[in-house]
Amino acid sequence: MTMHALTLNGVNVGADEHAWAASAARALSDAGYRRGGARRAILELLDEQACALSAVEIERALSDRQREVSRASVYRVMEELEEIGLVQRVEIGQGIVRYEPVRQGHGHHHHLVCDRCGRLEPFTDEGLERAIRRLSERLPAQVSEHEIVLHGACEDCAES
Amino acid sequence: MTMHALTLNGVNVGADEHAWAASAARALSDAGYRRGGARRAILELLDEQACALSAVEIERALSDRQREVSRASVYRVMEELEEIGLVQRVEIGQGIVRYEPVRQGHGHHHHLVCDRCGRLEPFTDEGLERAIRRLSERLPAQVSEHEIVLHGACEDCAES
DNA sequence: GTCTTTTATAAGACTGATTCTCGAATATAT
DNA sequence: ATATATTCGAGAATCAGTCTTATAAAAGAC
Repeated sequence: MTMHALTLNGVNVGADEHAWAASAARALSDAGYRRGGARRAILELLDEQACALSAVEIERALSDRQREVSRASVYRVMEELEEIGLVQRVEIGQGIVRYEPVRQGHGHHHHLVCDRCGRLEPFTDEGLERAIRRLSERLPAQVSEHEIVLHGACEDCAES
Repeated sequence: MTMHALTLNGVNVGADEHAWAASAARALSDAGYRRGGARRAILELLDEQACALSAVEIERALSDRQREVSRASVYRVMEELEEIGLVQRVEIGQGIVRYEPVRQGHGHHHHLVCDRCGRLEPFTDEGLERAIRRLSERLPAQVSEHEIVLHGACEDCAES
């Protein structure tokens, strides 16, 4: 059995610090959007996130940092960003939609949800990605995104 | 490249007709639940479904067959069933939670969501399952369920 | 710069799914 | 049949997400 690259707990940010926000801003203006304060504030916030945030969490986080953005704006901006493929919706139980930046290669990840404590952990697995690529080629549909959610007990909860 | 079993569009029911409802009822009573009308009606309905239903759809379907069950009961029962691992939540955009029976082996499937027309199609892929099994062994967590959602354009929408 | 036009934003009303509450109904044990 | 615990139903309450509309800000013209 081959060993693939596997990353658990934490996504490597650092090297290309605000790369996503910058390219996102460019993509937005290329797509014909003007720049507005709310949009910029949301981009900056998202860029710092390693994992997914819900609309309500975004609203709250921004107001915490004295840059209030109305709920409607959050949803509108997230919709625009998703349209252009800059963010991806993630839904993991609880009926709440979360959003996270789509980064190419490094940064792409999936989620493990602990059904006991609710913890959300990102992970990556090349074997899984390969299986998805193969499958996508064989399906009659045009697959553009995929989302994998594992449920179970996280390390901590599994012990007790 | 090996070809795995792949089923699109339609899940094979038939052979073990009401197997799920029966084992589900057993599991429930083992878990200390008494049997009530609402619960039984919901089990029967779910057993007939090939794919996921939302709480509202369940409520409506039951009232269509003259066996009304209150909204609260639907949610309560679904929660109990999920707890015991008899049903699984499926969330595929639209902010609506859907539920579907967990069947072992045949019947186990994932979902392809058309982002244009909203169509929901079940599919299975052994390669994917294998990748998940391998991954699960390597993770420090205890993985009990998994859920894969592919997004894209379905066959019909991809053409136009 | 100033004006005009277009686009973005804020505030809050509104919708619809989900949750909660609590009294009524039903199942089980005796 | 009675007692007791569980389940159920009806509707109120909550909360994420949507829609509307007036205001503010940006881009472009002059």
